Amino acid sequence: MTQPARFRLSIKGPPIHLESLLFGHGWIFLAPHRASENRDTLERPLTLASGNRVDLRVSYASQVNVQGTSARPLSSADRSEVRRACRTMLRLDEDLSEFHRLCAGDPVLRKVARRSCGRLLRSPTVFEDVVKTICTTNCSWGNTKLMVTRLCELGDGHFPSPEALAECTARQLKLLRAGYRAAYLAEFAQRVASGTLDPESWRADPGGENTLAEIRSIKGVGNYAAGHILMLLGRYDTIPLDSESRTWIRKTYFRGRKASDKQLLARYEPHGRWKFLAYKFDRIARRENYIN
DNA sequence: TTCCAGGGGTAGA
DNA sequence: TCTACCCATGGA
Repeated sequence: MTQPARFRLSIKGPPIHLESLLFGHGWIFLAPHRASENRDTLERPLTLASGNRVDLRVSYASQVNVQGTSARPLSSADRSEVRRACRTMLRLDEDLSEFHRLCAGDPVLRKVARRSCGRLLRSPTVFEDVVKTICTTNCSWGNTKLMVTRLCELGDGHFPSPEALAECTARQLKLLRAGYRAAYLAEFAQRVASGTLDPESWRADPGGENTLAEIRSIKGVGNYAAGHILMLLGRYDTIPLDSESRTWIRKTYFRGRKASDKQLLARYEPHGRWKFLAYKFDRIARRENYIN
């Protein structure tokens, strides 16, 4: 048994607020993501294109610091891929300056801008984010966590590749206990593995008609899931309403009374293409004392 | 047992 | 575009 190699690297980027980035969204609670006990480090395993398997620990102190172990010493291509994955997960390449200017005039959101909040954790690949999104539909959050944990068990602790998921037998899919979603996950994985669908290509044009059409072509992805995937791609002009967000907006702005989706969404209409971030951080800022 | 959970597909109007 | 009905699973 060889000792794992250790590595360390830092990543330049805009100022971020790591705690709200990690805990503002439920993704940190879905395997193989996890947080350190004191909530200041993102941890997850990652299989690189070279086949090298790494365990990452990502923290922040004026810059993003990555410490990790790898099965083999990192090649320069491996290092580049680790950097790219971290930039993607933390959304370091998104320009939020317009959102922050918008926040400055809002009594609740003001501190969100002051503390450089606005980024939300996502997965290193669009494939992983789509699979996880399908696992959130029509079930409790607890069930979602179970399904995703079982998916990672298929990948020996790592999130399975499209190829690995596409090759799953019916018996293995049954073990996911994903119900009717299992067939949707298998079909999506097969389309990606065969090259007929390239989710990574959506990053280049998250607002494009072709992107939206391809997202909507995935079985198991309806209105809510499509909006959620667009949000993960960095497009915030729609708020994907689910039972959870409906309940919160109704409670906060309608005194718990019944309201149509149109009425709920109207609350954030003035925020233009930043509607989702405005909703999300309105909610986070009201609830969490780590933004002050 | 029934109902609901961070909904979606399909058929029919 | 809207509605009714069905869909697997886990927890309350």
